[in-house]
Amino acid sequence: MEGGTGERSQLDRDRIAAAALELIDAGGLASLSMRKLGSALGVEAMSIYHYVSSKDDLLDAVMERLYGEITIEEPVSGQSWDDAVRTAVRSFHEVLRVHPHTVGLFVDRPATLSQEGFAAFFGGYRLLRLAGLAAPEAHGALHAAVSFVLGHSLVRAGAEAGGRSIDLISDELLEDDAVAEFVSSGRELTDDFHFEQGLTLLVAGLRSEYKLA
Amino acid sequence: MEGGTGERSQLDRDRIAAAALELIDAGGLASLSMRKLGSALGVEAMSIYHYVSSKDDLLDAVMERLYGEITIEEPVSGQSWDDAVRTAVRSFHEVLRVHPHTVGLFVDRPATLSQEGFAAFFGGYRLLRLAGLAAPEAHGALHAAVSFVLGHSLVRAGAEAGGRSIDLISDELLEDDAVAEFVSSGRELTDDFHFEQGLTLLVAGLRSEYKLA
DNA sequence: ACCTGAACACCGTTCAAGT
DNA sequence: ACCTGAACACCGTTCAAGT
Repeated sequence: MEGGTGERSQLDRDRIAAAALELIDAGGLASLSMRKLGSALGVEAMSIYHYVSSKDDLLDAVMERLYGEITIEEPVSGQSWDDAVRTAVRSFHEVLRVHPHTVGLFVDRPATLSQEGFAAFFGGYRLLRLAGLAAPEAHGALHAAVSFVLGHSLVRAGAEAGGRSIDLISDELLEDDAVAEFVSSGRELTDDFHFEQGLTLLVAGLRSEYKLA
Repeated sequence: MEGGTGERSQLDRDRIAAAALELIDAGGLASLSMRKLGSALGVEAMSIYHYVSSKDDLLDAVMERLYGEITIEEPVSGQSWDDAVRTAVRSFHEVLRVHPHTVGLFVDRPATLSQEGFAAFFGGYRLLRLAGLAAPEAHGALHAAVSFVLGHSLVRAGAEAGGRSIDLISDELLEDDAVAEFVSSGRELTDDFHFEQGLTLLVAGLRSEYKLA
């Protein structure tokens, strides 16, 4: 055999990013430190700097993995435009549902930096062009869809972190009937309901604003 | 005169939060440290802990200020429902435009914790109920609007941080006509165009999905 | 080529001590 | 009551040294 560097670990940028993502999934963004990542990889923290140039670069590598998990399918023949759009938006959303703590990575980190990020965005753009939108409108719709998915994940993560929130409303306020209705009707709705509702609004907006079939 | 504690500083929770927000606006979320905040206030870092119980509590106080800046107006008589909704959504968006680095605060931080946050959300809910939506649909629409504004601000902040991004697309890719169109048409569009486009889609979605006038 | 240990300049936070 | 200094347990990162 050629090569033969031992079977155990052998670091590389992508393997390091995978381990970082595991730490983020397990304990949140703040729980990822170069020292902890090193020890998870069975190595001193400083060794990691041979494969990534900084923690920021490491987080870019994690983003590449995330974007790589998004699959934007070409519409199959006979598939309606809105079915193709729904499927693509759900694919993006699903990545953030599986890795909820990664939404913070999108803060201060541009989207189209990597090959994988570009592919995802361009794929979404093509679907909207094929649906019949002109270039600027397709950009606007893509931006709106991405914003909605990221924002939804942000709200979802916030609600997760603070289950307390809505239960802290003062009794005085709750004597107002409208407030009571707001709180009690809201309590029964799930994050998934909100996501599907928002997606429906987005598709309905596209259909009516651009007169799509 | 009574009281008379000297005219200069005299700390309190809200004044501290104001100074923290100034630091965030000037240098981003990461640039806020208890030590720097102390020195901005002319005091040792440890003194701050007499007014807030932790950095997390301080950030909650900053959030209260932000929510306090949102004004959701009752619809004036004769005003169309969509005009009232547009105005409310723009008010939320404007706060994030003025304080772009604060979008990271919404990560892992629930929304309705404070009096101010509750007031903003409940105000939005009421507008949607008055527009004619039933309770669950009003929640869904509110959630979608909040998600869109937060997500848009997230994308905006990311683009700001990485002006590089779209210019890094390889020449090879750019030989594809569809890619070239995607890049060149996107370059001309502003964040404000995207925001207004998204808001239009949201309102159009509400109108058509719920058959509003 | 790859890994390490010590060191530097930072963090948030606790606590005993000062006035 | 309010503020402080020293200390603790962390950070990311540089650099000279090891194999």
